[in-house]
Amino acid sequence: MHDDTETGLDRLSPEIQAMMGVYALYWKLEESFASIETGLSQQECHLLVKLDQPKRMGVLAADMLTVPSTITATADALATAGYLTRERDPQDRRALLLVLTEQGHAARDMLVAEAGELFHRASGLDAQETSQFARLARKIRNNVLKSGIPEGLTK
Amino acid sequence: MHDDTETGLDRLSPEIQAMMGVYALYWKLEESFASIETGLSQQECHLLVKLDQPKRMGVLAADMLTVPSTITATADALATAGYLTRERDPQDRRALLLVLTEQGHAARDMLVAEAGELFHRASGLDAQETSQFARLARKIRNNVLKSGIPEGLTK
DNA sequence: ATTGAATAGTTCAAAAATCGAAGTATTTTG
DNA sequence: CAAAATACTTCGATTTTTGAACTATTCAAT
Repeated sequence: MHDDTETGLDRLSPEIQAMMGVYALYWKLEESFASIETGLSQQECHLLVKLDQPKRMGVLAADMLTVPSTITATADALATAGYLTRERDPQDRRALLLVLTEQGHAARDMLVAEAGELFHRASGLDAQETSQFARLARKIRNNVLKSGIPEGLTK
Repeated sequence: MHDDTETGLDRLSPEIQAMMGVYALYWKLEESFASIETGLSQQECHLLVKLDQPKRMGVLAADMLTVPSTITATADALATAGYLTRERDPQDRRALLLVLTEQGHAARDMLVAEAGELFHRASGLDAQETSQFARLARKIRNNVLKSGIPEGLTK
């Protein structure tokens, strides 16, 4: 019934099983995103999905556990594709907001729908399992971001 | 109580929430593995964990959703570190088995223990949630591998 | 058996992603 | 107001991943 025996996954601790599942899904999603028509990389897709509203680049960097220069590169690609523009944050004119263009919003809507489908196919979970998984994933994400960058202690 | 509102995660579909959680955890684990004393990359750590018993390189490649040459490189690094050796598979002398050395087993045991701790800290889940998450992750992984490479249709 | 096609893994050069240090502009602190 | 800190960019360097050509072995078909 369950084919865990073939993969040898069943002998490992829950934590390791969880990690392996996460890796498998990540890699699968990476592969799938790359093969979507958009011509965007996974990082670009992810950034696009995050931009439901204008966000500061620094916030996005913290959110994606990466350095600012990576966000610069990703934003450049999306700007070149015509999906977003940079605007000074009126609250703090050092910062830039990434703002989706109309075209960017259209691309994002498409992508969000596509990504939902993609997760469904990749994971093979039904609706109830998905919502259960989402609940835990949300909790994990909050924990990761909380412990992510201890407020200025980048060192 | 729950700080989903700050991260704006709550408005998205469960599928997207799940994906974002997976990304966050992946990135966090990547970062954490890199900072473990071993001096191994995440890919190297992961391969090491998989080698509870000798495995063929091709199987590992399929398992890690990557190409053979990446496994070659990763195995080279682990071999240089003295953690594994290559042995011809007697079943099929084209294939090579990656076999842990004694030192490799020791490193793996250490790593497995460490990784469990690491998942615990990174995810912030309690034991019950972890086992719940592991169950779903196992299911996801089986689905991913099933649909992974349709048996020789690499094109 | 012999030959041709397929498969397992390697090599190595190229492509892609990521980083980090130095630079510009703006804000905050004292 | 000056000095320090912060936000982002630039760009060259490092790291990771890839893919195509190659060697060795097996499999399939006659």
